[in-house]
Amino acid sequence: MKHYVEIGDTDLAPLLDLNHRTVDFPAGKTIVALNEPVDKIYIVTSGWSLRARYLDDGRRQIINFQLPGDYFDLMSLVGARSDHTISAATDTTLRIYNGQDYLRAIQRSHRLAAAFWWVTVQEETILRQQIVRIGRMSAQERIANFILELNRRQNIADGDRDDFVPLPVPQAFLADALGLSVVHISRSLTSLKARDLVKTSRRGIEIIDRDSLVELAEYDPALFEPKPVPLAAQ
Amino acid sequence: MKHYVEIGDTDLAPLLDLNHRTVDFPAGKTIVALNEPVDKIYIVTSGWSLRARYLDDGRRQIINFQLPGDYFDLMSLVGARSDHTISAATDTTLRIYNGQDYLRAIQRSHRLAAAFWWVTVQEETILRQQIVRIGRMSAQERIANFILELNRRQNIADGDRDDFVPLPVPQAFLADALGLSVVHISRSLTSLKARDLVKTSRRGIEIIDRDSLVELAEYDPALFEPKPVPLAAQ
DNA sequence: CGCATGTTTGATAAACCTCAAGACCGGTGG
DNA sequence: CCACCGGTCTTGAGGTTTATCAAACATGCG
Repeated sequence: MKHYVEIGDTDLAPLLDLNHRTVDFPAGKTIVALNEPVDKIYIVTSGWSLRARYLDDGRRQIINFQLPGDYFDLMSLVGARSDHTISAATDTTLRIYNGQDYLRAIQRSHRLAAAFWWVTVQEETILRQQIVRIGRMSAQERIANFILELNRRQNIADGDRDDFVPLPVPQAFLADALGLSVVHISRSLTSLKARDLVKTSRRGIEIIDRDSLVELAEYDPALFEPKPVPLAAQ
Repeated sequence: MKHYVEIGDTDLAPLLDLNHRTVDFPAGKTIVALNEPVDKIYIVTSGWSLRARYLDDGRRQIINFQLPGDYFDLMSLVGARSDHTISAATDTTLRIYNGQDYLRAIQRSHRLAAAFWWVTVQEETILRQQIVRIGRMSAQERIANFILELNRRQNIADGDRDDFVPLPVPQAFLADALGLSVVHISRSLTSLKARDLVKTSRRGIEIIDRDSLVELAEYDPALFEPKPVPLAAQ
């Protein structure tokens, strides 16, 4: 668990010094409920959390996952109420900061403010990518794209260059993230295995043929790669 | 065209005084190309623009539309490159501001900064709603939801309470926004008409039975309604 | 009027969903 | 160590939704 090292390395480090508390959430527990005012910010220490909306008949759309090292609800401190639910996908540990402290810290440091903007830009990029995935890609393409995206984000958090993508949630979660049924997720994964692009196990997915996967998913990692923040108008 | 009045009424008014230029884009013209550095911000004066990504085989996913009165690329001033294309959906007029001026203005005024955060929060909400729509809703639900959303945004811009939703783009644009084929858009609209929920014409869609439409789309306008910005930590 | 663009309709195919049963796997208690 | 149990994954059959292709039909415009 070297996430702290990672966090500490960024321009966001000053955040870590602020008052905070560390809270454990068991899998399934709600972290931020629908319509709840958002006045805290969160950093995932371990586990996965997820942001989702539920339709009346029980359909669930997972909007995105928060992985270890991820910050979230940074932008929601302007008096908004949550329009979705955040809950623990696995057993999860979060550091929770007070929104006011955070705002003051941002106002003290333009460098911190810029870093925070950067995180928000990244998050919007992830949302847009999710829209392209579920709007215009086939099941296999969606899965390939999503796996590569997870892999990219996990590599950032871990610092490794690993081809194994841990997946600590059941395939039903993949289904609700990608707008597919569990059954079809399973079948599509089977196809990807048959094409020797990936191997699967209970614990995750192993990328076997990254090039083909990238081609199938039209996944351009450059679009997501963090770039140095130029700190304009500092 | 009372958009200016609207803009002038908000906390974002100081922006209007900054140096800018006004540029016309004919329908179809690219405004911000893929991979282009983003160092300007834009306000739509008239017409629609759109943000989209194209897949290699020509598939297009429209991520969202920018309507008159909308601001965009506010967040992209931290040295990011565009991961998508912005182009004019109809003939469009934009006010274009220099990013540096804008950043300085924000740093001078916490009130302006808060207003800008608010706009960004709204934009993220729209993206999340788009994900729910195309991920877990049927064609008819998607269309109903999208119409109501358009109507809400147009009412904000116009100040009216109108049940007519102008649609200055062909149905193919709806299709690419909602992840459906043109043919299926047409058929689904026919169904909605048969159920007496809407009427359609070349120029747009008229909401006939708003209650049923809201129920079908599970559309809760409260989730989007702009609320006063409390300006925490001012 | 005639053409280009957009919309609708019909027929057929593909992608994906639902239901249901069976197989697998990791843990638990005997 | 084994048997069992619950949750998860896979497979099969059949149905629904949506896509594709092609043609007919509208609409606006020069």
